[in-house]
Amino acid sequence: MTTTTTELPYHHLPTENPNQPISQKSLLNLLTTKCTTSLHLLKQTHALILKTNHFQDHFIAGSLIKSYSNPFHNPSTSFLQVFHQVPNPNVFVWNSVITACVDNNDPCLALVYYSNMVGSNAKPNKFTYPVLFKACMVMKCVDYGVQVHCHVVKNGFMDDGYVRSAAIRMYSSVGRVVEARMVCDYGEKDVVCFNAMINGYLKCGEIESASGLFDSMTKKNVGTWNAMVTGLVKCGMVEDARKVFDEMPERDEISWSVMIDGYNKNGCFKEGLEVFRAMLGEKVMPKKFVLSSVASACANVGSLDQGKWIHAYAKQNSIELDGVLGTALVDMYAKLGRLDLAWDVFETMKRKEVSSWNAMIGGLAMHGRAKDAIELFLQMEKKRVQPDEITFVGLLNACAHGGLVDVGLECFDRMQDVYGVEPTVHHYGCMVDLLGRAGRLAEAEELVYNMPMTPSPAVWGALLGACRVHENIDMGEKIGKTLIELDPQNGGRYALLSNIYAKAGRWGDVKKVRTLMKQNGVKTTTGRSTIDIDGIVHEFKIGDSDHPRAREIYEMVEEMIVKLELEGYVPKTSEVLFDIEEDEKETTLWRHSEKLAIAFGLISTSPGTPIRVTKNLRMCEDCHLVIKLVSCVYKRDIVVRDRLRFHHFRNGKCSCKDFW
DNA sequence: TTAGGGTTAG
Repeated sequence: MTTTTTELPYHHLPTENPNQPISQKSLLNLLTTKCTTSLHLLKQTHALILKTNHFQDHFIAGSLIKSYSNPFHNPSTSFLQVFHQVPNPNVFVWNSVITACVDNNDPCLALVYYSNMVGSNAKPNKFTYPVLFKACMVMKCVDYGVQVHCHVVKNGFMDDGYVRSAAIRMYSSVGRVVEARMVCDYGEKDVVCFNAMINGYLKCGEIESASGLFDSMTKKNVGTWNAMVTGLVKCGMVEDARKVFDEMPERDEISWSVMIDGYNKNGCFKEGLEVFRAMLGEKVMPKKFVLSSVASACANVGSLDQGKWIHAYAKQNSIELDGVLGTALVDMYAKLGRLDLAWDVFETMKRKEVSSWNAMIGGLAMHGRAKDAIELFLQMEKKRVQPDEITFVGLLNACAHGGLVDVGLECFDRMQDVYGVEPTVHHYGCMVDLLGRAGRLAEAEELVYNMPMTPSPAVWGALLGACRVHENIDMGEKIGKTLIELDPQNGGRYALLSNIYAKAGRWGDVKKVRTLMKQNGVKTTTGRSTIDIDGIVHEFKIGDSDHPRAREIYEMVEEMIVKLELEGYVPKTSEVLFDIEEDEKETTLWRHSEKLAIAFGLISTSPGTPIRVTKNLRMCEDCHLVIKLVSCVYKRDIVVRDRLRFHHFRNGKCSCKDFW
């Protein structure tokens, strides 16, 4: 069998005629094309440059520095070595090396080279300064930034829009919006400077100033609108962002992407999908980033059909399932309960990144398949893929759900000893969960008190959850109180403590928790359940009556009550927080969002198809019980994914063993 | 001369 070399030897390089001397143009062409993906070819070209005396050409030398600084080649110091070979570097060569330093995350070195440049014969030009401002921004050092600004003024480059926009970004990145605005208002109006300014204001939370500037602009471009939409989304003002978005005279790929992603980040997945539909309606072709955002929205509302559509669309349009889109699809299918499809995507991905492995391991963990998650991790080790902290969060979660305490403990040690991954507060949370679920409460508590950082509310929450399951009232009470003090605005914390009291029959204390909650003015996060019927996402909140088919849904609920009571169903009211009458509690329970969603599923789907519901919070014990019975009485497969994990109900049984 | 800016990205 013969092997073919992918890299061509010299005589195949595109010299027009091998007897003619190679031109500057073809060398530059080589550097900017083939050499970007092959260090070998870059070295060959370097040799060719030296051999043909082209190294004296400053433009060639500078371009060579740029090529060596390409992160693809893991440059470290190679571009510096090239730079130091250049006799009497001119401004272009200096600019090249300064840019290369910044591109390789060494902004400090960029400033060192700038000061050397100033000390040499070469005079900085307008191309020198944008990258220097960037260096100061990365270093978060406004003092250096001010010095650079002085040099700009002294050398007369304040008229340049590129220089000024970089200065605006530098100043506003450290909150100095007044200085930024002064730079922005200097000289000729430049739309990019204004856009950078709008972005700066919004990053500093100065919404009024941003909209003031926005309104004052007469020649806005798409970037201006995008800056406004992006900024508002980042300030958590999705509704306002949407208003601006709707007014846009034209939208580009970024506009759509920002809006869809903005909805995602604020938990409004249904709205995100609606915007995506509008995008398709306007015949805009989505690319991989939008597709991956939409995949995530599908995962979060439980839209398997739309998720499959995204996958098929990518296939049809030959969009590669790379580290971004492929991983998003793996994660999506796993969250939609289709580990088989997640695995198909994972296997077909040519370039798997750590995040891809993480998504697959996390997916297995979520489904309680701890052993498979560990097996996959071993494969990852074999393939010499360096795991990161997220990998271990997935593994530890898998161990916690699967009750593999010893494996989990070993994993925690190996993470540090073998992989040098320092445990974060998340890892400690997993460990507390792992020990707590297994009933090793004392060890879990000890870990919380001995961890090297301040325990986050989530860590306390894991411990408290364990206290509740293992009915350790004393520890639970202590932890519950600590947790409420630490995180007084989180309604879930009160609910947990209240549940602990309720389980112990301490109704007086339940009442006290409720009063405290009122005093602290806590807003509870409402549970929302979604179900996708024929591509339309239906969302339910507790006691929802907005749905067009609300009457039928409640009739179905009534029917369910009758049928389930015949099966001997008794409501589990212990998790109802409020100090209300017992029969009222039962009514409340029946109005829970997942029950409404399932009632709707029963009336709107055919008997053979599984009913898939997704809930943003943890399912309560009563819902778990009811759905189990419904699956039996109505002979339906029901899949509910809540915030923690999968519950697959069939014939009155649930695949999820560790429900709490 | 040649190069460089703002808005997105699991």
